[in-house]
Order: sequence, then C-alpha cells, then structure tokens
Amino acid sequence: MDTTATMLLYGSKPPTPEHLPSTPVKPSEWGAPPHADPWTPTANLRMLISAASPDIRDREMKKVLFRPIENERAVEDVEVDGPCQYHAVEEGERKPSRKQKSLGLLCQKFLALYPDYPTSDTISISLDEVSTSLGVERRRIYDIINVLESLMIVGRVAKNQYVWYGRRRLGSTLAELQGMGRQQRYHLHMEQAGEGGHREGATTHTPEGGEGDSTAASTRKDKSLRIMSQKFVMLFLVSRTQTVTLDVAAKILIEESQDPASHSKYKTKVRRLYDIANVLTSLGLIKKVHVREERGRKPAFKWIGPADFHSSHEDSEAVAAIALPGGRKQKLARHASFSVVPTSVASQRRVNSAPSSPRRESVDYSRRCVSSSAVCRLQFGTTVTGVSHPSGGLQSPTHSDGNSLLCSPGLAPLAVPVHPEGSYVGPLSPQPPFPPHPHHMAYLPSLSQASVVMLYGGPAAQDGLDCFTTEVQRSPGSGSRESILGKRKQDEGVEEKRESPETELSDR
DNA sequence: TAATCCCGCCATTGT
DNA sequence: ACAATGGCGGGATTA
Repeated sequence: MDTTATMLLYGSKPPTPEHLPSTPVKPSEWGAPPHADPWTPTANLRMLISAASPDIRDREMKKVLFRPIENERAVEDVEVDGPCQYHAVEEGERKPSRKQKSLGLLCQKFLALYPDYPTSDTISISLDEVSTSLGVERRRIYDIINVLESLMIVGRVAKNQYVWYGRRRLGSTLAELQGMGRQQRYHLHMEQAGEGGHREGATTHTPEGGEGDSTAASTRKDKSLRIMSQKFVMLFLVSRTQTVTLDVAAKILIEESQDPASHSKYKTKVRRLYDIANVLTSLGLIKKVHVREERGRKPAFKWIGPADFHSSHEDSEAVAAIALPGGRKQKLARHASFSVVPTSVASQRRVNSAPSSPRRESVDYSRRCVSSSAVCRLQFGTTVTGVSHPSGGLQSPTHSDGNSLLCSPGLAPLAVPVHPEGSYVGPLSPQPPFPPHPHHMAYLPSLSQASVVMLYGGPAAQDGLDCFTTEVQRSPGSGSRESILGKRKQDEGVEEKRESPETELSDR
C-alpha cells in the first residue's frame, strides 16, 4: 500500500487484518430471509428501544434493518411522491422509474442507516449487508462509500468492512480540504471560469511537477472517485461564491490529472462529477443551482454545508473528547497530485487539547431514551404528524395523515423505518444542520409496507434523546388511502406533502 | 436537444 | 486464482 504519496486514508495504520470476509451476493439471490425466525415488528422494536445502551440499540437496529428486502422489481412499491415515479406501462406492470434508482436516493437510504453523530467509532458497515438491505449491487455501494470515505464519514477497516464515523470528523476534514485547496491555488483556477467557454491553461500550475515527489509513480488509476470528490469539495471551500459549475470543475480536475490522455475524458469526468454531486447532495453539503451567464445559464452546485469549520477550535470540537480507544487519529486522505510539501497542510490542526468551550451541543447528550414510545397504528399509505417536546418526550403523534412528522427543535429527525422485509424508505428531510424552525418537520417518504418507524433524537437534541415509534400497517382496503391523502395540512407550518426529500434537495 | 447518470463490463488491486 | 474494488463509457432517461 503506497501510503504516503497517494492516500493517507488510513492514517498511520493501514487496513487491518481481514476478518469477516463474506462474499458478494447478487440481489437476485435474496430469496428468503437468512434466518427465518418469525419476527414481530413490535416485539423487535420493543427490544430495540429497551436496549439500555444506545450502541447496542444501534447495533440491534441495524441487525433488523439489514434484513433482506424484496427486490426492486417488486410490484407494490414505495410510493414516492412526485409526478411519475413509475413508468406507466402495461397496467399492472410498474417499472421503477429511473429516479427511484438514483444514486442520490440510494445514498439517502444509506445515510439513514447510521447516526450522523455516533458516540463511538464502533459502528461497522458491511458492504454485503448494506447492498443487500438497500437492494442494490455492490458496485453502487462503492460509489457512495468512496465519496463518504473521501470526507471521512466512513473509513475502511478491512475488505468488506468499513466503519461509520458520521459527521463528527466532517469539520476537520473540511478544514483540511480547504487548506489543501488554497494550497493548490484552486481559488485562482476558479476565477478564470465563465466566459466564452475557453479556458486557457495558463493557470498557475501548482509545482506538483510530475505529481508528488518521486515516491511511487502515480499509483495507477488512483482512487479517482475519492480524489475527485475531495478536489471537488475543495473547489467549493475556496470559492468565494461557494458555487462551482460542472464544466469548470471538470476542466480543473482534468488539468490536474497527470494523465495526458485525460483531455478526451471530459465527458467521463462530468459523469463522475454527477455521481459525486449526488452523494454530496444527499449529505446536504451542496445543492444544485444554476449560474447566470451571458450565454445563458449553466448547471452548477452550491455549497450549503458548514462553512465555519476553519476556526481554531474547529473540528472534532466535542468529538475530541470521545477519543477513540487506540487514540489513533485518522489523517485525511491525500493524493500525490495534492502534494507540494506533503505532510504540511493544515496539519497542525486540532491539538487534542479540548479547547475551552466545546461549542454548541455538549459532548455528551446522554442519550437517555426519555420519551415514551408512543406507538400508534396508522393506515397504510399514511404517515404520522407528531410533535415532540425535548423536555418530555413527545406528544403522541397525531397520526393524521400526510408524510410528515413534526418534531421539536433539537430532536433530530432520525427515523429508521424498520420492518420485516420492507424497504426502508429514505431519510427524513431535515438533516443535521437543522433549520431554525420551531418545529422540525420530517418527511417520511411513504411507507408501502406494514412497518415500524423509530424516531430518535440526535446530537441536536438538547435535552436528551427522544424517541418514539409508530407502526404503519397496511389497511385492508386501499380505498381509505385516497381520502386520507387528500385532506391535509392542518398543522401549523405543515405544507403540502408535495415535495419529497429528494425533490427538495435537488431541484431538477 | 441537452443535461443527467444508470448499469454493468472488465481492468486493477488485494488476499 | 479468486475476490474485492472501482474505472469507464454506452446509451437510456429526463428536463
């Protein structure tokens, strides 16, 4: 493993011994659940909730979540809002529209499986479980994992095994990327953007002379996705407007690439950028926009993620306190082409010393699962709209209708639909950088199966962890469905359920 | 038509 | 050699 020159992804310690192999499985092979023990939604759930340790709960929850789900082809399926989710074909035949298979959506599902701010770095991710539970081929998981890895939201441990870090390190990672971005003079590159479409290469070429010092020649096709992802993010972080157009990004990335034949790869580059952009969008770090220009408008992306990480206390802030067992700190992945005095960078970043005040959100928001678990039954096709109180739990969700759920401020709308063979439907709309609303509204993408939804608070929870569960089950007659969906919006602030999470994240 | 980007073949890299 | 990763670009979908 060519540590130095290429990726320092694993910090001082490269992946570890490979345990837990596990072989890929074709989605088509998920016939029946592995260990078919009749599981009762409620029972399981109860178990989960009662679990004293949040970690245990998480783990258990994961276990449940990873039950294989019925394949996509499935007829009855998640009913996502929006105009055409299915390609109206023969009656009875519903072809999952392309949108339903988008990487962004998949990523949303993936992210929803794990807490944004885990309290420990022990959450492991198994590619097989994930690909199985999400119902996609491994290849796609790699796409997601790669960019998550580039931001250290996950880390690789061994083959098939990754660790989930969540957004805890995001701050420091971004800070570092920003530093590297400046070092690369990316901000200069960006200026020469717009205009008649011709870029000149006169841009200050970083003294990367032949990419990274001697050290191991360009490690073949380096994990370009990871690298590209980091560079892409860097562009945002050094951009004054925090906006980056696809073509500019592609050009810069191509110029960077030491690969001579890369000029003919513009198209491919753009394809990759879209892939990356999709997961970054799912992460709520960027959003699609358009930049005005004489020539018309060009597609671009705007950074909407945190932008205050560069301060001193920055990064791990609170997190630092949770220091990992081995004390090993991961180093940001770097690529040769980033080089220029390898090591350096904003390296001297964080000094373990817990800087005075840990800033917002105290380190230990003891996850006491306070609130009662209000369980109520809903009709198939409907969702809950509940209001919770950070202090006491939650006012039993007034399961009226609609696909929304109101939470009190601080209650991270982390919901994890759980059910036997059911496809999890997607994350809830407000993601961690919570909006200042008095109440958070979480959208629960429609549930198509009888399911149990568990919602619990995250680090944002100011008074502990609230959680409650809701059972949604299929009603005998789908007739009621219409009526229910029809009426709506009686709650404050709740508006038409028109928009679905993904729809609002990326306006097409 | 242009913008997006799914899909999966098959080259690489790891064990 | 076999399995895990992940370039890459054809061509289908959407906007």
